[in-house]
Amino acid sequence: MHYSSEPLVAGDFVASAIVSITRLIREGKLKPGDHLPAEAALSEQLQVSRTVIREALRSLAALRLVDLGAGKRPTIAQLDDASMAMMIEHGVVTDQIDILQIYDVRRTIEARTAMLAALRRTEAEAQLILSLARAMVDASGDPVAIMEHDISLHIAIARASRNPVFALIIGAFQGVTRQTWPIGWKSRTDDDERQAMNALHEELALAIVDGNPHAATVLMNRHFDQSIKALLTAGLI
Amino acid sequence: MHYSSEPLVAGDFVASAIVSITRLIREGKLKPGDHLPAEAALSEQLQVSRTVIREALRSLAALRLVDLGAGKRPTIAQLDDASMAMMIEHGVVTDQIDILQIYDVRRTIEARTAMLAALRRTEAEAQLILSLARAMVDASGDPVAIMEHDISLHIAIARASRNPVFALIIGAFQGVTRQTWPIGWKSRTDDDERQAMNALHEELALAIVDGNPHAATVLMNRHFDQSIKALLTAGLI
DNA sequence: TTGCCAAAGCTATAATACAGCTTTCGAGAA
DNA sequence: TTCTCGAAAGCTGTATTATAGCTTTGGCAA
Repeated sequence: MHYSSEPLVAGDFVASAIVSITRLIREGKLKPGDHLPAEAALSEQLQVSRTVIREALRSLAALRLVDLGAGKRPTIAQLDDASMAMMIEHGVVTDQIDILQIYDVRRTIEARTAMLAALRRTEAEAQLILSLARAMVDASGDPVAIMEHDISLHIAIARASRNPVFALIIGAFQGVTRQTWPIGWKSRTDDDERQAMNALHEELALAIVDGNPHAATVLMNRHFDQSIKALLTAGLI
Repeated sequence: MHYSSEPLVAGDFVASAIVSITRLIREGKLKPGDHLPAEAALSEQLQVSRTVIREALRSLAALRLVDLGAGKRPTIAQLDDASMAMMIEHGVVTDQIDILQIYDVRRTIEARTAMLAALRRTEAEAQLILSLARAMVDASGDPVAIMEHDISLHIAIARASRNPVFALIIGAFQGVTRQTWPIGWKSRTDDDERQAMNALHEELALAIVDGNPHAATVLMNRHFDQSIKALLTAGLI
């Protein structure tokens, strides 16, 4: 294979190397699983030390554009929500994003994923969604289990929307959700209220299984109304 | 200041260093502009070579959690859409995301940002939004100028929503938009059609200036209906 | 043909060196 | 006293070399 290999110029060698390597991916039409040249080869092509190449590759690995591994050549990676999750969590930790803002984004997007899931879910996805909702109901008494099923359910719905960007974004909120979910749960002091939350998830799952986009949208919005109210009640925001 | 400094254990030194450094940020309650310890200090605290520390810091810099600069200690960074933009573009380049999916996400989110902007925009934001829409109208005949004003307008609306997560996501789509916008433009062969697009943006801007959330939502949805239709007409998808 | 092993290729980490940028701090001027 | 300026100290950016250990390759043997 032939690579366009101008030697680097600008002041920041690593930044230039990142640009050159992403261009390699673009112009080589590389797909997930394909390999980049070895570090030594890149070092020679771009006329910089292996140190610079490694720092550039680590940067791309942090963004999940490539996968690295001992003994393995750098590999083009699949989309993954882990790196976006780090960004979001950093925003929250450093007070640049608050929880209510994240819930507003989730509400906006998930009303749409619920609708799309109702229209597009495969049979297997429908079964997964329903079983996760039922697992929530069955796990009553074990908040951590309920939470994990809840998170998995929302992600399953996002995947069933068949739009990987929605799945990416919703997946990125997992970490933050894991930290705030117990707050909302505790604010639902009443046992009826807690069962109602689980029941609402089951209704939502059924709407998606039934292929009823309007009902799915309405139920997802209702769910977020209640979740946000619970967080406000708890004085989170 | 005191840092929790367990020496690293796991197999992947760099990954462990990333975790430790993010913990430093979290537990130190560091905010944008604050500094991390110098590379040499981190190297000693975490008991790994400076090589490992540097690769970890480069990873965090790629995600925009920290800023690096010659002579300067690593600095906690502000949220920035550049790294998310790289992820999205990689998804498109490697056929993991298609353009229609991005437009669906934009439509979903921007209907909301338009509504929120109408409710929350400051006077300065209102003026900016209106002037960008008018600049689009005035730039007729210069597609590149129209495109840049268009992109700036959508970002200004997202910022006026006062939710940084929306601004982050919409900002991340800039690069892709810059590549696909001309396609939609060319598919609007008729001059009336092109003027109508600009006029629609101006109406949208006025709805936001007037503080009319319902009109803003409707107009933004109409805009995306037309944009998506234009891309489909052009056979993009 | 299939399975296995040794060799070759490659990455992960460490240590050292030095150029060049930034910050600090004290001496001297106003 | 306060302000200014420059030298020194501190720090990062890049290169080089070395080595352990993982992965892939290619050929040999059954």
